[in-house]
Amino acid sequence: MKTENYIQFLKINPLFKDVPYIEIKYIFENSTDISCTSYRKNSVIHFESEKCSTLDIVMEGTVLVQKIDEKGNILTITEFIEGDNMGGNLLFSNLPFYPMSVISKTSAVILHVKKDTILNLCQSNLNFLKNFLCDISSKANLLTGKIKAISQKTIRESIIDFLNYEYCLQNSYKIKLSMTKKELAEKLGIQRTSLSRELSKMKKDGLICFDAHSITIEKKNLIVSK
Amino acid sequence: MKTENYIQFLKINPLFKDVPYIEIKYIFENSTDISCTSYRKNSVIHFESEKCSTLDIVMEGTVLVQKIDEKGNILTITEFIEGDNMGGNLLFSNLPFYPMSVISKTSAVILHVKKDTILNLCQSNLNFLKNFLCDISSKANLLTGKIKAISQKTIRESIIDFLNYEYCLQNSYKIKLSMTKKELAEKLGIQRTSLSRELSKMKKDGLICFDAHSITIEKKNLIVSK
DNA sequence: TAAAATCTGTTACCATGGTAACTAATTAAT
DNA sequence: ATTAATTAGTTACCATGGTAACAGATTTTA
Repeated sequence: MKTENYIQFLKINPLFKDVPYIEIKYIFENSTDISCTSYRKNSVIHFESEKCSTLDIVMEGTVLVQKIDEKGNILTITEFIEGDNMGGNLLFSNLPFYPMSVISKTSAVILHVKKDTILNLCQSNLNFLKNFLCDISSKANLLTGKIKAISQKTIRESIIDFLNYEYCLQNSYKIKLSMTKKELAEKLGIQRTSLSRELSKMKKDGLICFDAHSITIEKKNLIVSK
Repeated sequence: MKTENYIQFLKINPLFKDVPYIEIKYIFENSTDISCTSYRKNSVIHFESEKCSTLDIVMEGTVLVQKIDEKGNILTITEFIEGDNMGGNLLFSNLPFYPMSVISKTSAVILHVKKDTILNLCQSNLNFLKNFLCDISSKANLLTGKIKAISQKTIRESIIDFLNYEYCLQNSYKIKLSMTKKELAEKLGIQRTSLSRELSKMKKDGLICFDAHSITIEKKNLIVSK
């Protein structure tokens, strides 16, 4: 890919959009602070415990951040797509090691920007600083959200929360699943069979209907406006 | 408290230590950007959903960040003590609302510094920027740590993790408890009675001994160097 | 120092949800 | 097109841990 393509990509990126063209160009032309890597589907982009020294920007594909324990249980923390960046909260830490695995869900292209480049941009460009702070805040929010989602909740409660969230997004009682049930189970941090069982129970209780690609909310008051 | 006391306090604060005396003085003298509040024991410093507009620095006392659900179950995310600051990860968010309750464990004195003051310091002082970024990173780390600690773990595993952690801190098989069992249960996000039961089981299994103020590791290989 | 408030341990009861072991149904690959 | 791989649903079994209801111990407060 040509430098010009990267620049065009960054010009519309939420984080870099306020950095002048000339500055972005300078970064690409005058330094080794930036590199780009392609990954095949299902490959490890960063291992747990690996040192983080770059801010990674997803140029193509979908990337998962997952906690995988000794037994192989998976908890998907978040999914990053094109334009998203990762590692901002690690880069300047005094323990800058990935606490979880970063894995490509599809084939992916990642742009790596070195720590110092980010620090320089924070200093030289107020809007970049604001964008960066806002961005890492929203990542932290994601983490608190996950804590709330998984702590002290029954599977049924987790499912209802998921349905609420999707209902708001899709604005329909028939919720299309953009992922497999297996992936949903990993997102909720539970066993696939347990999800299956609870969905069946909820169907039996007349709360929902479901098939392979959607869940339909039958009992409308499952949805609570918050 | 006199301005001079605040300045002295901030001069030794990890976050503000690199800001020149004159600049800190300026902040106090020329603006309404800073204020100080005292709280009694067990009072709410910030409600969940309240808007965050200041960085809060603990000048005296101990403060808890807790997730409290409808049923009253408590999960203590972290404990902040004198010198710690809170809210850094919220201040610049586009959804700057406290996701959890902030509560004083003891009587406490909190210094509130307005958002713009922090942003200005980030811009004008490279070391402050670095300190601030490092600080919010460590707060994010805390959150990932909590996710790991609570997700898909049995109570026994949680207890063993806690003992491991404390063993490293105290460097002794006899671990002094700096908190009540009730508080420990809240830290682990479990019921007090369940903690009590599991501790008893572990004693019966010859893994530990315990009394009101300490837990002694009997089976040394509970501790695994990681 | 007495009373009130908190903390602690215990235990019977039982709902939740992980495990394992299958079968069927889809989807992807050769 | 057929084999291989992945996804999905089901269910018996049972460990984990929440609930509730006590009794005793300890600490705090008046």
